[in-house]
Amino acid sequence: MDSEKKISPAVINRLPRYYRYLGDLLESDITRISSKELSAKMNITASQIRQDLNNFGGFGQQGYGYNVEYLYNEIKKILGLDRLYNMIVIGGGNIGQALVNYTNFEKRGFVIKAVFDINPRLIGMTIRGVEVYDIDQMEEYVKNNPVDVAILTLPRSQAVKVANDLAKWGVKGMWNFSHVDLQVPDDVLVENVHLTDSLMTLLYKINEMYYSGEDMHEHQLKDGLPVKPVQENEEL
Amino acid sequence: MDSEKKISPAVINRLPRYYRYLGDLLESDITRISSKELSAKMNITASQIRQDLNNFGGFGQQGYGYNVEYLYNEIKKILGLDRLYNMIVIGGGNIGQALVNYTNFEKRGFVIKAVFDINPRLIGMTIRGVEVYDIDQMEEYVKNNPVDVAILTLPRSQAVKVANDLAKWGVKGMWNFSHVDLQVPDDVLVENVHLTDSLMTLLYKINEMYYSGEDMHEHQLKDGLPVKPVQENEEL
DNA sequence: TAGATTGTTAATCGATTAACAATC
DNA sequence: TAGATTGTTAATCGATTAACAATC
Repeated sequence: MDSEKKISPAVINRLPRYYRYLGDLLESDITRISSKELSAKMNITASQIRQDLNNFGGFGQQGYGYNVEYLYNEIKKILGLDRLYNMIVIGGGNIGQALVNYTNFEKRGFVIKAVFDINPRLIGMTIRGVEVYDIDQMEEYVKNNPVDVAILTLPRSQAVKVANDLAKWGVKGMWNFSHVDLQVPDDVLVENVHLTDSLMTLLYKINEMYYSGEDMHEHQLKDGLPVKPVQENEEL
Repeated sequence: MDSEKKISPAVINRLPRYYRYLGDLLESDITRISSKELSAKMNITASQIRQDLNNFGGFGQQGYGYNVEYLYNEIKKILGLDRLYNMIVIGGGNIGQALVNYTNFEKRGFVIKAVFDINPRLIGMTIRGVEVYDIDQMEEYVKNNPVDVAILTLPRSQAVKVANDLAKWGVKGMWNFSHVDLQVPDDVLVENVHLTDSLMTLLYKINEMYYSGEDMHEHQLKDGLPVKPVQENEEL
């Protein structure tokens, strides 16, 4: 991994997609592929593929293309997927539990070691073999066990404080599902999921394509059905 | 909503964040804000805020700034959040259930009306009042009920076929949690979540900052613990 | 050797930032 | 009126695409 020049975020965000396509090719026993062929499959330009890859080195060969297995393994290394990662989940609600139950993570080396929550009904329970601890025990845990990534799946109101604490105790990676912007030191890396934002973006596009200019209220009357506001679980 | 000029994706992706900040200001009883003040809070340039907003109209006033409530409501309309959306979940696994249980969606007008699955143990069950149907009933449901968004939380292997069927039956919006690229007609809008990609991006950044150039295998030995591959639930 | 395809430089396109006249 | 801040044009920056010489 060259620490020389800074790689652009746009390129980094595309790496997992390359990795997935190469994995699929590998499973189909395809041994070589040209940037042109790959570009047709992925719906991007061959030029972009070559530019992206050349940020990390010359993985191809003129007149031949790329060796699928070799390129797959190189991207694996670039993404850091050739080691294990210890993770903890903070917030044992729906999303937190779903992530613990998602067995594919473990196959890839993303190991969830513990869940922390404030809910006494959850504490002491086990989710797919992973214990749920009282959040009061989190400081001790983090200080005594390696934690690469903290997965934040707790309510907005608590996320900021928890993220600050974790940063103070040395956690360097946060995968944030809480709908809030975390203020953390520069040396802590945050990746936001923000599901609600993603859905809103989709709704914008639907409206843009189908209801542009129309009077919105007609819809509300047509499809509208009374929704009673529910108070229950403000998780996520 | 002007159907005139095409708004750039970068701008659209920022809209939900503006909406959130304005909602927070509203809750704090702040009635006006300048692009400069907002830029400080949001960590973006005032210039960008003014450019972004001016894609949709002149919402501010020289010498005054922006009226928070007015701007909030305008963005709400732009995003199409002033109506209800009928949604269905396909795949009643962990993520699917988590989304159904997430009560904040309903508060915002995102109403999940039905869940579809192939698992006989789930079919007939009710999740927070939402019934789980056999996926064989999906065609009939979709053809007889308004469905704005289909939420795809099923295994990769099934997602492509289901998305194609849904498109054929007239569903125009898909919120895709399956780790696969959907091939759908141009008039169908897809928003991908791809949680695994998001996590990989975070891992890349962690490695770039902390382990750049180091020999990765030392880590594997140091922190490594044996992980037995689990076969169970390939959801998501 | 001839054909194919990379790696890389140059050109284009799009998005962000800066600047400032218009105006509340 | 004077001060503040927008809306908008122009300048800059970054990312994508095109082109082609190098080379397998």
